[in-house]
Amino acid sequence: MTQADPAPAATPLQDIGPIENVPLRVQVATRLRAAIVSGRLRPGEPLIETALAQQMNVSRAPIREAIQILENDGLVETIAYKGKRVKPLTAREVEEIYSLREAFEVMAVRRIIERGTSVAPLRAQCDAMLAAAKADDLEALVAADEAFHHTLIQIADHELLLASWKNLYLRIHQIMALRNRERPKLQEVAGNHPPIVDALEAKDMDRAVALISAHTRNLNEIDPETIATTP
Amino acid sequence: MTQADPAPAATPLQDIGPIENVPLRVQVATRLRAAIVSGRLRPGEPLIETALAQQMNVSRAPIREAIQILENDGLVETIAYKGKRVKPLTAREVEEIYSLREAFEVMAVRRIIERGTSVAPLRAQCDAMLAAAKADDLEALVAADEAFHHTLIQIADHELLLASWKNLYLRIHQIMALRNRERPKLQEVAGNHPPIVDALEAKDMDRAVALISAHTRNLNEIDPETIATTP
DNA sequence: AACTTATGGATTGTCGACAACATTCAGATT
DNA sequence: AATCTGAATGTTGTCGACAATCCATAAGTT
Repeated sequence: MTQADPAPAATPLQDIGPIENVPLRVQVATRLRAAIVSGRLRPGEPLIETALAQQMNVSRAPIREAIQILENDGLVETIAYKGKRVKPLTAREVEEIYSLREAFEVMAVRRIIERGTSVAPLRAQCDAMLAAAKADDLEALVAADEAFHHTLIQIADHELLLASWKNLYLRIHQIMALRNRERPKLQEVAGNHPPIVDALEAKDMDRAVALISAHTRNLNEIDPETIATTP
Repeated sequence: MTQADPAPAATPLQDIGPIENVPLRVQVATRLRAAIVSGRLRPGEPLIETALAQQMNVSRAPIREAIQILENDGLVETIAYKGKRVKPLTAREVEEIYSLREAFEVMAVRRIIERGTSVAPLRAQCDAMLAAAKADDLEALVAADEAFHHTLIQIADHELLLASWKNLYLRIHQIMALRNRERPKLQEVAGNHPPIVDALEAKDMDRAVALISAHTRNLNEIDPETIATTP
Protein backbone atom coordinates (compact mmCIF):
# COMPACT_ATOMS: atom_id res chain seq x y z
CA MET A 1 0.00 0.00 0.00
CA THR A 2 3.01 2.28 0.21
CA GLN A 3 4.90 0.71 -2.64
CA ALA A 4 4.72 3.05 -5.58
CA ASP A 5 1.96 5.56 -4.97
CA PRO A 6 2.73 9.14 -6.01
CA ALA A 7 3.63 10.23 -2.45
CA PRO A 8 0.74 12.22 -0.95
CA ALA A 9 3.11 15.03 0.06
CA ALA A 10 6.59 13.48 0.17
CA THR A 11 7.16 11.40 3.29
CA PRO A 12 9.36 13.34 5.70
CA LEU A 13 10.90 10.30 7.42
CA GLN A 14 13.00 7.49 5.99
CA ASP A 15 14.61 4.29 7.11
CA ILE A 16 16.46 4.54 10.38
CA GLY A 17 19.73 3.54 8.75
CA PRO A 18 22.74 1.75 10.24
CA ILE A 19 23.26 0.69 13.80
CA GLU A 20 23.84 3.23 16.50
CA ASN A 21 24.20 1.92 19.99
CA VAL A 22 21.30 3.79 21.53
CA PRO A 23 17.81 2.32 21.91
CA LEU A 24 15.67 2.51 18.81
CA ARG A 25 13.01 4.51 20.59
CA VAL A 26 15.56 7.24 21.19
CA GLN A 27 16.60 7.33 17.55
CA VAL A 28 12.98 7.42 16.50
CA ALA A 29 12.15 10.11 19.05
CA THR A 30 15.10 12.18 17.90
CA ARG A 31 14.02 12.00 14.26
CA LEU A 32 10.41 12.74 15.00
CA ARG A 33 11.32 15.58 17.32
CA ALA A 34 13.54 17.11 14.70
CA ALA A 35 10.75 16.80 12.14
CA ILE A 36 8.30 18.51 14.45
CA VAL A 37 10.41 21.36 15.75
CA SER A 38 11.65 22.09 12.26
CA GLY A 39 8.08 22.38 11.05
CA ARG A 40 8.29 19.49 8.58
CA LEU A 41 5.53 17.82 10.58
CA ARG A 42 3.00 20.56 11.13
CA PRO A 43 0.69 20.90 14.13
CA GLY A 44 -2.39 18.75 13.70
CA GLU A 45 -0.57 16.26 11.49
CA PRO A 46 -1.64 12.73 12.46
CA LEU A 47 1.05 10.30 13.55
CA ILE A 48 0.06 6.77 12.54
CA GLU A 49 2.10 4.18 14.37
CA THR A 50 1.95 1.52 11.67
CA ALA A 51 2.81 4.00 8.96
CA LEU A 52 5.78 5.38 10.87
CA ALA A 53 6.92 1.85 11.69
CA GLN A 54 6.96 0.97 7.99
CA GLN A 55 8.66 4.19 6.96
CA MET A 56 11.42 3.68 9.53
CA ASN A 57 11.68 -0.11 9.19
CA VAL A 58 11.11 -0.83 12.85
CA SER A 59 8.28 -2.43 14.78
CA ARG A 60 5.53 -0.46 16.46
CA ALA A 61 6.90 -0.80 19.99
CA PRO A 62 9.76 1.69 19.66
CA ILE A 63 7.48 4.00 17.69
CA ARG A 64 4.95 3.98 20.50
CA GLU A 65 7.60 4.64 23.10
CA ALA A 66 9.14 7.41 21.04
CA ILE A 67 5.77 9.07 20.60
CA GLN A 68 5.25 8.88 24.32
CA ILE A 69 8.53 10.65 24.89
CA LEU A 70 7.39 13.40 22.55
CA GLU A 71 4.05 13.50 24.31
CA ASN A 72 5.77 14.39 27.54
CA ASP A 73 7.84 16.93 25.67
CA GLY A 74 4.45 18.50 24.94
CA LEU A 75 4.89 18.10 21.19
CA VAL A 76 2.36 15.33 20.58
CA GLU A 77 -1.05 14.47 21.95
CA THR A 78 -2.92 11.17 22.03
CA ILE A 79 -6.62 10.52 21.81
CA ALA A 80 -7.27 6.93 22.85
CA TYR A 81 -8.41 4.55 20.11
CA LYS A 82 -8.57 7.58 17.88
CA GLY A 83 -5.11 8.71 17.01
CA LYS A 84 -2.01 10.60 17.85
CA ARG A 85 -1.05 13.87 16.25
CA VAL A 86 1.32 16.75 16.48
CA LYS A 87 -0.17 18.95 19.15
CA PRO A 88 -1.93 21.97 17.68
CA LEU A 89 -0.52 25.31 18.80
CA THR A 90 -3.09 27.81 19.93
CA ALA A 91 -2.31 31.49 20.27
CA ARG A 92 -2.83 31.15 23.99
CA GLU A 93 -0.33 28.34 24.24
CA VAL A 94 2.26 30.37 22.40
CA GLU A 95 1.67 33.22 24.81
CA GLU A 96 2.04 30.89 27.78
CA ILE A 97 5.21 29.34 26.43
CA TYR A 98 6.87 32.69 26.06
CA SER A 99 5.75 33.94 29.45
CA LEU A 100 7.10 30.81 31.11
CA ARG A 101 10.33 31.28 29.26
CA GLU A 102 10.47 34.78 30.66
CA ALA A 103 10.09 33.43 34.19
CA PHE A 104 12.88 30.93 33.57
CA GLU A 105 15.26 33.55 32.26
CA VAL A 106 14.46 35.94 35.07
CA MET A 107 15.23 33.17 37.51
CA ALA A 108 18.53 32.53 35.80
CA VAL A 109 19.42 36.21 35.90
CA ARG A 110 18.66 36.42 39.60
CA ARG A 111 20.81 33.42 40.38
CA ILE A 112 23.70 34.67 38.29
CA ILE A 113 23.76 37.97 40.14
CA GLU A 114 23.13 36.49 43.57
CA ARG A 115 25.91 33.97 43.21
CA GLY A 116 28.38 36.27 41.51
CA THR A 117 28.76 34.00 38.48
CA SER A 118 31.20 35.12 35.82
CA VAL A 119 29.49 36.44 32.69
CA ALA A 120 32.50 35.96 30.45
CA PRO A 121 30.84 33.15 28.46
CA LEU A 122 27.96 35.47 27.68
CA ARG A 123 30.28 38.14 26.35
CA ALA A 124 31.67 35.63 23.90
CA GLN A 125 28.20 34.71 22.68
CA CYS A 126 27.37 38.38 22.26
CA ASP A 127 30.33 38.92 19.97
CA ALA A 128 29.34 35.96 17.82
CA MET A 129 25.84 37.32 17.58
CA LEU A 130 26.89 40.81 16.57
CA ALA A 131 29.17 39.36 13.92
CA ALA A 132 26.29 37.35 12.49
CA ALA A 133 24.07 40.41 12.54
CA LYS A 134 26.69 42.46 10.68
CA ALA A 135 27.07 39.73 8.08
CA ASP A 136 23.29 39.62 7.73
CA ASP A 137 23.45 35.85 8.20
CA LEU A 138 20.00 35.02 9.50
CA GLU A 139 20.65 31.38 10.32
CA ALA A 140 23.82 32.17 12.23
CA LEU A 141 22.06 34.94 14.08
CA VAL A 142 19.25 32.67 15.22
CA ALA A 143 21.77 30.04 16.26
CA ALA A 144 23.81 32.61 18.17
CA ASP A 145 20.71 33.86 19.94
CA GLU A 146 19.85 30.36 21.01
CA ALA A 147 23.42 29.79 22.16
CA PHE A 148 23.33 32.99 24.20
CA HIS A 149 20.20 32.04 26.06
CA HIS A 150 21.34 28.49 26.51
CA THR A 151 24.52 29.79 28.07
CA LEU A 152 22.56 32.15 30.28
CA ILE A 153 20.59 29.29 31.73
CA GLN A 154 23.61 27.04 31.92
CA ILE A 155 25.76 29.36 34.01
CA ALA A 156 22.86 29.74 36.43
CA ASP A 157 23.98 26.29 37.57
CA HIS A 158 20.55 24.77 38.11
CA GLU A 159 20.10 21.41 36.43
CA LEU A 160 16.36 21.26 36.82
CA LEU A 161 15.99 24.74 35.40
CA LEU A 162 18.21 23.81 32.48
CA ALA A 163 16.18 20.70 31.75
CA SER A 164 12.90 22.59 31.96
CA TRP A 165 14.23 25.34 29.75
CA LYS A 166 15.48 22.89 27.13
CA ASN A 167 12.12 21.21 27.06
CA LEU A 168 10.33 24.51 26.70
CA TYR A 169 12.75 25.67 24.04
CA LEU A 170 11.78 22.71 21.88
CA ARG A 171 8.41 24.28 21.45
CA ILE A 172 9.89 27.72 20.94
CA HIS A 173 11.97 26.20 18.18
CA GLN A 174 8.83 24.82 16.63
CA ILE A 175 7.04 28.14 16.87
CA MET A 176 9.90 29.98 15.24
CA ALA A 177 10.06 27.44 12.45
CA LEU A 178 6.39 27.96 11.72
CA ARG A 179 6.67 31.70 11.56
CA ASN A 180 7.99 33.86 8.82
CA ARG A 181 10.95 35.56 10.32
CA GLU A 182 11.34 39.23 9.63
CA ARG A 183 14.92 40.31 9.24
CA PRO A 184 14.83 43.86 10.59
CA LYS A 185 13.23 42.86 13.85
CA LEU A 186 15.78 40.17 14.36
CA GLN A 187 18.62 42.58 13.71
CA GLU A 188 17.15 44.86 16.32
CA VAL A 189 16.84 42.00 18.78
CA ALA A 190 20.52 41.21 18.45
CA GLY A 191 21.40 44.58 19.89
CA ASN A 192 19.44 43.82 23.06
CA HIS A 193 21.94 41.37 24.39
CA PRO A 194 25.02 43.40 25.33
CA PRO A 195 23.09 45.67 27.74
CA ILE A 196 21.84 42.55 29.51
CA VAL A 197 25.37 41.35 30.03
CA ASP A 198 26.35 44.83 31.21
CA ALA A 199 23.62 44.84 33.81
CA LEU A 200 24.62 41.35 34.95
CA GLU A 201 28.21 42.42 35.30
CA ALA A 202 27.19 45.51 37.26
CA LYS A 203 25.03 43.27 39.47
CA ASP A 204 22.14 45.62 38.82
CA MET A 205 19.31 43.20 39.59
CA ASP A 206 16.38 45.43 38.66
CA ARG A 207 17.88 46.54 35.38
CA ALA A 208 18.95 43.02 34.41
CA VAL A 209 15.52 41.60 35.17
CA ALA A 210 13.77 44.40 33.32
CA LEU A 211 15.99 43.97 30.27
CA ILE A 212 15.64 40.20 30.05
CA SER A 213 11.88 40.48 30.44
CA ALA A 214 11.59 43.08 27.75
CA HIS A 215 13.80 41.04 25.47
CA THR A 216 11.72 37.91 25.86
CA ARG A 217 8.57 39.84 25.16
CA ASN A 218 10.21 41.30 22.09
CA LEU A 219 10.97 37.85 20.77
CA ASN A 220 7.38 36.84 20.92
CA GLU A 221 6.37 39.91 18.99
CA ILE A 222 8.59 39.22 16.04
CA ASP A 223 5.64 37.84 14.18
CA PRO A 224 2.76 36.97 16.47
CA GLU A 225 0.36 35.77 13.82
CA THR A 226 -1.65 32.71 14.64
CA ILE A 227 -0.08 29.49 13.52
CA ALA A 228 -1.85 27.45 10.89
CA THR A 229 -2.53 23.81 11.67
CA THR A 230 -3.40 20.91 9.39
CA PRO A 231 -6.19 18.89 11.01
CA MET B 1 10.36 -16.43 43.55
CA THR B 2 7.70 -14.11 44.86
CA GLN B 3 5.36 -16.80 46.06
CA ALA B 4 5.74 -17.19 49.81
CA ASP B 5 8.96 -15.54 50.87
CA PRO B 6 8.73 -13.55 54.11
CA ALA B 7 8.19 -10.33 52.15
CA PRO B 8 11.36 -8.19 52.26
CA ALA B 9 9.17 -5.24 53.23
CA ALA B 10 5.69 -6.29 52.07
CA THR B 11 5.10 -5.94 48.32
CA PRO B 12 3.46 -2.57 47.80
CA LEU B 13 1.51 -3.38 44.64
CA GLN B 14 -1.22 -5.92 44.02
CA ASP B 15 -3.38 -7.09 41.18
CA ILE B 16 -4.84 -4.32 39.13
CA GLY B 17 -8.41 -5.37 39.92
CA PRO B 18 -11.55 -4.91 37.86
CA ILE B 19 -11.95 -3.11 34.57
CA GLU B 20 -11.80 0.65 34.42
CA ASN B 21 -12.12 2.19 31.03
CA VAL B 22 -8.77 3.90 30.92
CA PRO B 23 -5.65 2.39 29.33
CA LEU B 24 -3.80 -0.09 31.49
CA ARG B 25 -0.63 1.93 31.33
CA VAL B 26 -2.44 4.82 32.95
CA GLN B 27 -3.74 2.65 35.77
CA VAL B 28 -0.30 1.20 36.27
CA ALA B 29 1.33 4.62 36.16
CA THR B 30 -1.19 5.94 38.68
CA ARG B 31 -0.49 3.13 41.11
CA LEU B 32 3.24 3.34 40.75
CA ARG B 33 3.18 7.11 41.05
CA ALA B 34 1.15 6.89 44.22
CA ALA B 35 3.55 4.33 45.64
CA ILE B 36 6.51 6.55 44.87
CA VAL B 37 5.21 9.91 46.06
CA SER B 38 3.86 8.31 49.22
CA GLY B 39 7.31 6.93 49.96
CA ARG B 40 6.24 3.26 49.84
CA LEU B 41 8.71 2.84 46.99
CA ARG B 42 11.83 4.56 48.22
CA PRO B 43 14.39 6.33 46.03
CA GLY B 44 16.87 3.85 44.63
CA GLU B 45 14.37 1.00 44.72
CA PRO B 46 14.72 -1.06 41.53
CA LEU B 47 11.66 -1.42 39.31
CA ILE B 48 11.78 -4.80 37.56
CA GLU B 49 9.38 -4.93 34.64
CA THR B 50 8.72 -8.65 34.81
CA ALA B 51 8.18 -8.59 38.56
CA LEU B 52 5.76 -5.68 38.35
CA ALA B 53 3.96 -7.35 35.46
CA GLN B 54 3.41 -10.46 37.57
CA GLN B 55 2.35 -8.53 40.64
CA MET B 56 -0.20 -6.55 38.67
CA ASN B 57 -1.31 -9.35 36.35
CA VAL B 58 -0.61 -7.49 33.14
CA SER B 59 1.95 -7.91 30.42
CA ARG B 60 5.18 -6.00 30.30
CA ALA B 61 4.09 -3.54 27.61
CA PRO B 62 1.84 -1.39 29.79
CA ILE B 63 4.38 -1.60 32.59
CA ARG B 64 7.07 -0.28 30.32
CA GLU B 65 4.88 2.53 29.10
CA ALA B 66 3.81 3.41 32.61
CA ILE B 67 7.41 3.54 33.76
CA GLN B 68 8.20 5.79 30.87
CA ILE B 69 5.46 8.16 31.95
CA LEU B 70 6.96 8.26 35.41
CA GLU B 71 10.36 8.79 33.90
CA ASN B 72 9.16 11.96 32.29
CA ASP B 73 7.57 12.95 35.56
CA GLY B 74 11.14 12.80 36.84
CA LEU B 75 10.31 10.08 39.36
CA VAL B 76 12.09 7.16 37.71
CA GLU B 77 15.32 6.74 35.79
CA THR B 78 16.38 4.07 33.31
CA ILE B 79 19.82 2.68 32.60
CA ALA B 80 19.65 0.76 29.35
CA TYR B 81 20.00 -3.02 29.58
CA LYS B 82 20.72 -2.51 33.25
CA GLY B 83 17.63 -1.56 35.11
CA LYS B 84 15.07 1.02 36.10
CA ARG B 85 14.72 2.44 39.56
CA VAL B 86 13.08 5.14 41.57
CA LYS B 87 15.23 8.17 40.97
CA PRO B 88 17.49 8.89 43.92
CA LEU B 89 16.95 12.29 45.49
CA THR B 90 20.11 14.23 46.15
CA ALA B 91 20.20 17.20 48.49
CA ARG B 92 20.96 19.38 45.51
CA GLU B 93 17.94 18.15 43.64
CA VAL B 94 15.70 18.90 46.58
CA GLU B 95 17.14 22.38 46.73
CA GLU B 96 16.52 22.86 43.02
CA ILE B 97 12.99 21.58 43.22
CA TYR B 98 12.08 24.03 45.93
CA SER B 99 13.75 26.95 44.22
CA LEU B 100 11.90 26.21 41.00
CA ARG B 101 8.69 26.01 42.96
CA GLU B 102 9.49 29.42 44.33
CA ALA B 103 9.86 30.80 40.82
CA PHE B 104 6.52 29.27 39.81
CA GLU B 105 4.70 30.73 42.76
CA VAL B 106 6.25 34.13 42.27
CA MET B 107 5.12 34.02 38.67
CA ALA B 108 1.61 33.17 39.78
CA VAL B 109 1.57 36.00 42.30
CA ARG B 110 2.70 38.49 39.68
CA ARG B 111 0.00 37.40 37.26
CA ILE B 112 -2.69 37.51 39.89
CA ILE B 113 -1.83 41.09 40.81
CA GLU B 114 -1.25 42.24 37.25
CA ARG B 115 -4.55 40.87 36.03
CA GLY B 116 -6.58 41.85 39.06
CA THR B 117 -7.74 38.32 39.74
CA SER B 118 -10.10 37.82 42.66
CA VAL B 119 -8.44 36.24 45.68
CA ALA B 120 -11.67 35.03 47.26
CA PRO B 121 -10.85 31.34 46.64
CA LEU B 122 -7.60 31.80 48.52
CA ARG B 123 -9.38 33.28 51.51
CA ALA B 124 -11.52 30.17 51.72
CA GLN B 125 -8.45 27.91 51.66
CA CYS B 126 -6.88 30.02 54.39
CA ASP B 127 -9.83 29.48 56.67
CA ALA B 128 -9.74 25.73 56.15
CA MET B 129 -6.05 25.73 56.93
CA LEU B 130 -6.39 27.71 60.12
CA ALA B 131 -9.16 25.40 61.27
CA ALA B 132 -6.95 22.38 60.69
CA ALA B 133 -4.11 24.05 62.55
CA LYS B 134 -6.36 24.81 65.51
CA ALA B 135 -7.58 21.21 65.58
CA ASP B 136 -3.95 20.05 65.43
CA ASP B 137 -4.92 17.79 62.53
CA LEU B 138 -1.63 17.34 60.73
CA GLU B 139 -2.98 15.49 57.71
CA ALA B 140 -5.72 18.04 57.12
CA LEU B 141 -3.22 20.84 57.50
CA VAL B 142 -0.90 19.41 54.90
CA ALA B 143 -3.83 18.84 52.56
CA ALA B 144 -5.09 22.38 53.11
CA ASP B 145 -1.63 23.78 52.41
CA GLU B 146 -1.47 21.87 49.17
CA ALA B 147 -4.96 23.06 48.25
CA PHE B 148 -3.98 26.66 48.94
CA HIS B 149 -0.98 26.56 46.67
CA HIS B 150 -2.85 24.65 44.02
CA THR B 151 -5.51 27.32 44.07
CA LEU B 152 -2.88 30.04 43.91
CA ILE B 153 -1.46 28.58 40.70
CA GLN B 154 -4.89 27.83 39.30
CA ILE B 155 -6.27 31.35 39.56
CA ALA B 156 -3.15 32.61 37.82
CA ASP B 157 -4.92 31.24 34.72
CA HIS B 158 -1.88 29.78 33.00
CA GLU B 159 -2.35 26.18 31.89
CA LEU B 160 1.28 25.50 31.17
CA LEU B 161 2.30 26.88 34.53
CA LEU B 162 -0.32 24.74 36.23
CA ALA B 163 0.87 21.62 34.46
CA SER B 164 4.49 22.35 35.29
CA TRP B 165 3.61 23.05 38.89
CA LYS B 166 1.63 19.83 39.24
CA ASN B 167 4.52 17.86 37.85
CA LEU B 168 6.95 19.53 40.21
CA TYR B 169 4.62 19.06 43.13
CA LEU B 170 4.71 15.31 42.62
CA ARG B 171 8.30 15.36 43.69
CA ILE B 172 7.59 17.75 46.53
CA HIS B 173 4.97 15.29 47.71
CA GLN B 174 7.57 12.57 47.61
CA ILE B 175 10.08 14.65 49.53
CA MET B 176 7.57 15.47 52.23
CA ALA B 177 6.60 11.83 52.57
CA LEU B 178 10.22 10.88 53.11
CA ARG B 179 10.77 13.44 55.81
CA ASN B 180 9.74 13.38 59.41
CA ARG B 181 7.36 16.24 59.74
CA GLU B 182 7.74 18.42 62.78
CA ARG B 183 4.48 19.72 64.10
CA PRO B 184 5.50 23.09 65.53
CA LYS B 185 7.09 24.26 62.32
CA LEU B 186 4.03 23.29 60.34
CA GLN B 187 1.78 25.17 62.70
CA GLU B 188 3.96 28.18 62.20
CA VAL B 189 3.82 27.79 58.44
CA ALA B 190 0.04 27.84 58.48
CA GLY B 191 0.10 31.37 59.81
CA ASN B 192 2.11 32.55 56.82
CA HIS B 193 -0.75 32.31 54.39
CA PRO B 194 -3.20 35.06 55.38
CA PRO B 195 -0.61 37.85 55.00
CA ILE B 196 0.09 36.61 51.49
CA VAL B 197 -3.56 36.92 50.60
CA ASP B 198 -3.64 40.36 52.20
CA ALA B 199 -0.74 41.51 50.08
CA LEU B 200 -2.39 40.10 46.96
CA GLU B 201 -5.61 41.89 47.74
CA ALA B 202 -3.74 45.14 48.34
CA LYS B 203 -1.95 44.58 45.02
CA ASP B 204 1.31 45.16 46.82
CA MET B 205 3.60 43.37 44.37
CA ASP B 206 6.84 43.64 46.30
CA ARG B 207 5.35 42.50 49.57
CA ALA B 208 3.43 39.63 47.99
CA VAL B 209 6.50 38.39 46.15
CA ALA B 210 8.66 38.68 49.25
CA LEU B 211 6.14 36.81 51.36
CA ILE B 212 5.61 33.96 48.93
CA SER B 213 9.36 33.58 48.48
CA ALA B 214 9.98 33.49 52.20
CA HIS B 215 7.16 31.01 52.66
CA THR B 216 8.51 28.62 50.06
CA ARG B 217 11.96 28.79 51.62
CA ASN B 218 10.39 28.08 54.99
CA LEU B 219 8.76 24.95 53.66
CA ASN B 220 12.06 23.53 52.54
CA GLU B 221 13.56 24.13 55.95
CA ILE B 222 10.99 22.13 57.85
CA ASP B 223 13.37 19.24 57.93
CA PRO B 224 16.18 19.62 55.43
CA GLU B 225 18.04 16.44 56.28
CA THR B 226 19.37 14.44 53.38
CA ILE B 227 17.03 11.74 52.18
CA ALA B 228 18.12 8.15 52.54
CA THR B 229 18.02 5.98 49.43
CA THR B 230 18.05 2.21 49.07
CA PRO B 231 20.40 1.14 46.29
C1' DA C 1 49.03 -15.33 42.95
C1' DA C 2 47.57 -12.33 39.41
C1' DC C 3 45.49 -11.67 35.15
C1' DT C 4 42.68 -12.73 31.23
C1' DT C 5 38.88 -15.03 29.20
C1' DA C 6 34.43 -17.57 28.99
C1' DT C 7 30.05 -18.47 30.59
C1' DG C 8 25.76 -17.91 32.84
C1' DG C 9 22.05 -15.20 34.74
C1' DA C 10 19.31 -11.13 34.99
C1' DT C 11 17.27 -7.27 32.76
C1' DT C 12 15.80 -4.47 29.23
C1' DG C 13 15.02 -3.95 23.98
C1' DT C 14 12.43 -5.37 19.94
C1' DC C 15 9.24 -7.90 17.32
C1' DG C 16 4.85 -9.73 15.15
C1' DA C 17 0.16 -11.03 16.04
C1' DC C 18 -4.23 -10.42 17.97
C1' DA C 19 -7.91 -7.86 20.73
C1' DA C 20 -10.57 -3.71 21.87
C1' DC C 21 -12.57 0.33 20.66
C1' DA C 22 -14.51 4.25 17.96
C1' DT C 23 -15.91 6.20 13.70
C1' DT C 24 -17.97 6.04 9.35
C1' DC C 25 -20.72 4.69 5.74
C1' DA C 26 -24.01 1.70 3.52
C1' DG C 27 -28.38 -0.33 3.73
C1' DA C 28 -32.80 -1.41 5.47
C1' DT C 29 -36.92 0.26 7.70
C1' DT C 30 -40.44 3.51 8.78
C1' DA D 1 -36.86 11.46 2.78
C1' DA D 2 -35.27 10.69 7.31
C1' DT D 3 -33.68 7.73 10.79
C1' DC D 4 -32.03 3.85 12.93
C1' DT D 5 -29.06 -0.34 12.58
C1' DG D 6 -25.05 -2.85 11.78
C1' DA D 7 -21.10 -4.25 9.60
C1' DA D 8 -16.53 -2.78 7.85
C1' DT D 9 -12.46 -0.23 8.51
C1' DG D 10 -8.81 2.17 10.69
C1' DT D 11 -6.37 3.02 14.80
C1' DT D 12 -4.57 2.19 19.24
C1' DG D 13 -4.18 -1.24 23.25
C1' DT D 14 -2.25 -5.55 24.98
C1' DC D 15 0.13 -9.76 24.87
C1' DG D 16 3.80 -13.51 24.78
C1' DA D 17 8.16 -14.78 22.81
C1' DC D 18 12.73 -13.93 21.44
C1' DA D 19 17.10 -11.07 20.90
C1' DA D 20 20.65 -7.96 22.70
C1' DT D 21 23.25 -6.29 26.31
C1' DC D 22 25.53 -5.89 30.62
C1' DC D 23 27.45 -7.68 34.96
C1' DA D 24 29.34 -10.86 38.00
C1' DT D 25 31.46 -14.99 38.72
C1' DA D 26 34.18 -18.72 37.83
C1' DA D 27 37.48 -21.14 35.07
C1' DG D 28 41.79 -21.30 32.86
C1' DT D 29 46.39 -19.54 31.85
C1' DT D 30 50.81 -17.38 32.70
